[in-house]
Amino acid sequence: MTFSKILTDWYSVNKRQLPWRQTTNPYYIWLSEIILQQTQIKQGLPYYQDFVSVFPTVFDLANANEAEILKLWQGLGYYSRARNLHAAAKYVVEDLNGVFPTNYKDLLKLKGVGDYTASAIASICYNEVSAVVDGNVYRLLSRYFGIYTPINSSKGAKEFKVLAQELIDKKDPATFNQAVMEFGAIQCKPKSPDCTVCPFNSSCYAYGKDVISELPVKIKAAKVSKKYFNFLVFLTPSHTTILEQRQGKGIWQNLYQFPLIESEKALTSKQLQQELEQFELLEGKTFEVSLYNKDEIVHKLSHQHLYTQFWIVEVDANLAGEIPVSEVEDFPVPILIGNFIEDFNF
DNA sequence: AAAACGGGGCT
DNA sequence: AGCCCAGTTTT
Repeated sequence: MTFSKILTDWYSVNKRQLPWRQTTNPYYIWLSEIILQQTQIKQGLPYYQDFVSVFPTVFDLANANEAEILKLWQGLGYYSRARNLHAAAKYVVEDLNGVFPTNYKDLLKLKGVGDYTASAIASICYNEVSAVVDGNVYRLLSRYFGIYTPINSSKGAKEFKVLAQELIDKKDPATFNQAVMEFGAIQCKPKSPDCTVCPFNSSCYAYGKDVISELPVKIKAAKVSKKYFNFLVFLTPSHTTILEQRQGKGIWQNLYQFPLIESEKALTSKQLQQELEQFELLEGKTFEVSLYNKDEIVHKLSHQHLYTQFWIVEVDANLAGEIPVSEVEDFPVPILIGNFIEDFNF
C-alpha cells in the first residue's frame, strides 16, 4: 500500500466530526484555518462557532468594526490574525466582488494567508494539488522518514514541503491533506504516541530506531524575558474609569487596557504614588491608591513573562476620556485584563 | 535567518 | 519549567 492509501484509510475510520468538515465553502474553510493557526481544535472550536453565527458571510465580516471582531477574538491570542481577517474580508468584498480566490497563488494575496493556509483552502475547496505542511506534518514525516533537518529552519520548510508534495494523493488532495493533519494530531502525537497500533509502525524510521522522542528536531527558541506591568484602574465618584487603546507595534495591538506603567521591577505603593504625581490625567486632583492583588499575577506568553499588579486609584473628580464602568466589558481586552475585570466585578 | 506574536494544555 | 498547537509577518 502507498503512504497515501494507508493514511486515508486510517482517516476514514478515525476522523473526528468537525463543523468545517461539513462544507467546502471557502469562507468557512478560510475562517476555520485562520482560527486554527497555532491553536488547538479544542480551543478554537467555540470561536469558530461564534464567528459563523455572528458573521455568516464574508460581507458581514467586511462590514463589521474592527473592535467588534477583536472582541469576538478576545482570549484566542495572536490578534494580528483578527486584524488581518478583517482586512482580507474587505479585500474579498471590495476588490473581488465577494468571491474568494480559487487557487493557491491568489489565495496567498490575502493578508494572514501564508503557504499552509493557501494550500489548505486550495485543496479542500478546489481540489488543487498543494500539500499542507503544519506541525502535524513535520512530526509525521520527520519520524517516518528519519529527517533531522530542523523543522523551524528555512531549509527544513522547503525540504518538508517538497516531500509532502511528492506524497500527496493527486486524485484527492483534500482528503490527503486533512488525513495527514488528523493523523499527526491523534496518532503521531508529540508525546508518548502509541506506536503499537500505528499503521506505519512496520516501516517507520523513528519507531524502528527507537528515536521517537528525538524527532522532529527544532531549533531552540530564545529565552523569555521578564516585564513588570502596573495597570491603573481609576475609579471616580460617578462610576467611571479609563481604558486606552494600545497603539504601535508590540503585543495586543489595537486592544484596550487600563493605563499602564511599565517598570524595571515590581513597584511598591510608595513608588507608584510618585509615578502618579507626574501623571497628566491626575494633575491637580486628589486620589488614593491601593494594590488590588497582593501577589503578582504572572501572565505567561511564549516569549515573555508579565509580572502584573493592578492598582486601584480612587479619584475625587471626573477624568478626561472616562467611560462608565458598565461599558468596560464591551471593549476588546487582553485576557489578562479580561480576567481582572471579571474578578473585580466593578 | 531570526524574532515577534497569545493563550491554553500537557508532561 | 519546557514544549506544542491545522503559522504568518516583520525585522
